[in-house]
Amino acid sequence: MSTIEDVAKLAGLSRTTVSRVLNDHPYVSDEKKELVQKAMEQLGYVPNSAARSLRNQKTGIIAVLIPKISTPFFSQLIELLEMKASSKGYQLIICQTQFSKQKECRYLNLLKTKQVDGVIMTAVENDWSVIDSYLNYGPIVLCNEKIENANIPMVYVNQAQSGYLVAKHLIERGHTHIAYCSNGVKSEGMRARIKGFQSALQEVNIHSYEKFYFDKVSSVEDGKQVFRKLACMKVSPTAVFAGGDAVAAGIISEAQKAGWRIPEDLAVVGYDNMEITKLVDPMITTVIQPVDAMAEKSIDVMCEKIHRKQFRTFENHEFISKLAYRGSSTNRDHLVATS
Amino acid sequence: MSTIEDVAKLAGLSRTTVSRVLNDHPYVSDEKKELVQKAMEQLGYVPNSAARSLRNQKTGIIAVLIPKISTPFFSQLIELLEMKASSKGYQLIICQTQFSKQKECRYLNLLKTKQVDGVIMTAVENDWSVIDSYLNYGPIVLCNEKIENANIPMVYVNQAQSGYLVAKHLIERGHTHIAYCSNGVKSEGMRARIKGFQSALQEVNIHSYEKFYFDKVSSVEDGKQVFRKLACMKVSPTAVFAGGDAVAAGIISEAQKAGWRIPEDLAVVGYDNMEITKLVDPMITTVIQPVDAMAEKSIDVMCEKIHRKQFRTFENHEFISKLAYRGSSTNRDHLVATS
DNA sequence: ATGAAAGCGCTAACAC
DNA sequence: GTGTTAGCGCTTTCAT
Repeated sequence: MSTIEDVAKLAGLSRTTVSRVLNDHPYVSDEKKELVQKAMEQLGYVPNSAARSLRNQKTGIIAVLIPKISTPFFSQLIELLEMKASSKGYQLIICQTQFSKQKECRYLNLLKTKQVDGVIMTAVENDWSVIDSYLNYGPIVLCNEKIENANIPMVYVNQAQSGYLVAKHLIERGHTHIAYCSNGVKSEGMRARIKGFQSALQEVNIHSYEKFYFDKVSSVEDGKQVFRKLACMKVSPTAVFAGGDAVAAGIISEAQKAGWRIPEDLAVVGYDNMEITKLVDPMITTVIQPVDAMAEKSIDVMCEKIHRKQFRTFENHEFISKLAYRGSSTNRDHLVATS
Repeated sequence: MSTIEDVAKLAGLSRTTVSRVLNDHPYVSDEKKELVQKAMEQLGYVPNSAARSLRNQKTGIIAVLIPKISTPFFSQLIELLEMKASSKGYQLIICQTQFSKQKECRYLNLLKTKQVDGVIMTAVENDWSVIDSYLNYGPIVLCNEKIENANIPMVYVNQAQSGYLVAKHLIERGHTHIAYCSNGVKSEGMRARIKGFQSALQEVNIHSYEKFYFDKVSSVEDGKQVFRKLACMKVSPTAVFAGGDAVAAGIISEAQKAGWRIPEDLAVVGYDNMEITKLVDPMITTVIQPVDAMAEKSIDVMCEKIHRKQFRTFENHEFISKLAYRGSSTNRDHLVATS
């Protein structure tokens, strides 16, 4: 491995000049510049990034904390974050917290050891006061999450609006007995989602939602179970907001196996617009979040924070979602074409 | 940010002693050790990883090159690699090549700049001669891929066996007209898969496979299209090896829409045992690869390479897959229970 | 058992 | 325009 010194010697110049060429600084004559470039090429010289990091006090790496990589929504989010980061010259270290407070802290320590320039959190396990203390060491940006009173940039979807949107849609289609599925996560966003959902129901004087509330359902299997429970209620709902596409698919699959027609006997709405929604028949009506825009904003904000070295700034970057109207909640004759 | 110097001063000792404590070296009296630990705690000292990397010539980071993160198989692989790496104290940098030779090289450069200690490739875009040159800078391990004549560790599945297994299964169930779907990737593994598949057919004197070959199909949508083509052939196949679970799901979905019964009118076999296989009805017979074991082996081998500093060693770590017998290829009365 | 000092590879004052 | 030099924070001989 050749160093900047080797290049300097070969070119008959000083390390400084080589460094200047390396970093595109002004005040280097074209003549010497060429000399340096030739020497670099000849030696196959590449700057050592550890030395650069040490000297410059920055690494060009961002850590992304994520509960579980293989969850379709998260893998999509990572994919987009990676693309945006890459286009800005940053590398991404991926850290799975597995919903553990301890692991979350362990990874936040990357900030203390200066192994990364910043941390993007896509979920939060610890209390805010715990997270807050890490802000002394570098920037933290929340992506896909919001915390009341947190003095950092937060990029998130207005889930109250999402919940409202779904309820409104089902009400408009004549439903009055509407079930709600929660994935059991107790985040700010989840609370907002159910609030928005309920407020739409209350507007038209429906108060039955408590009877039709299912908690801690997130997988296909959970969805199947939801249907089984729902099917044997004395008064069963005619529509269900599954809270996730996998759950929606599970409900539909089990319902059809039991001879129910979708959406005539049961309308179903999912969340996240994953590929699975287009796979089942009928296709699943679902909430589309602007994941691409959120990923971009998160990276942009992070770069700006790193640059500004000002970490404790309250910033809300709110996005809103749309509904993709598909067959699982809409009769074919009413169906509006969607992508 | 406090440094090792600060700790030394506060403890009234030298940097050397602090460093010894930090690295669990012998020859430090318990008394001084305690002194140092107290000082570290008091200052909230954390060692700077850039300085350590520079001094030790290693980073504790491994790069994983992957074509596309959100592909279910790859996100599962990353998840497992991350867990194994994490348990060995390594961080993972995730790099999306997006099937581009150029990006692949750009990321292989992380090895040259010493930003990572090693690279795990889950696919290979460039010619081997190109990749080979990077071995001068650090270890490369192939995970989920095999290249003839590559002098590095390769962790892969014997796909000839997988293909054979699938064909054998379908033959045993009486099929003689069996279609084959390829995802269009021209890797060693894909060639082996089709070879194994064909050899099983040849054993029983079936030579019709060329008529029933579909190339470049990988998505649900592609699968739907395969069915449409297949349905209007003069002699249509009675079974199809979809080559991927998404394709299998697409075929089944479209077939059922057209009134075909699965598996009576068409038997379907997928690949990878993704969640989607359990979602459709009937559930999809599929090939299960030992992804967990492969991830573990890849990380183990990588750590060993990093340690040994001997990068050009030919190593085959071959794994074999199993078939999960499910409803898409097996009548209920013959169905063997599988997980 | 402990410390002094050199040096990993790079950049940026500062001098000329 | 170009070079000299100090130093980023750490580990490790080599003395003692």
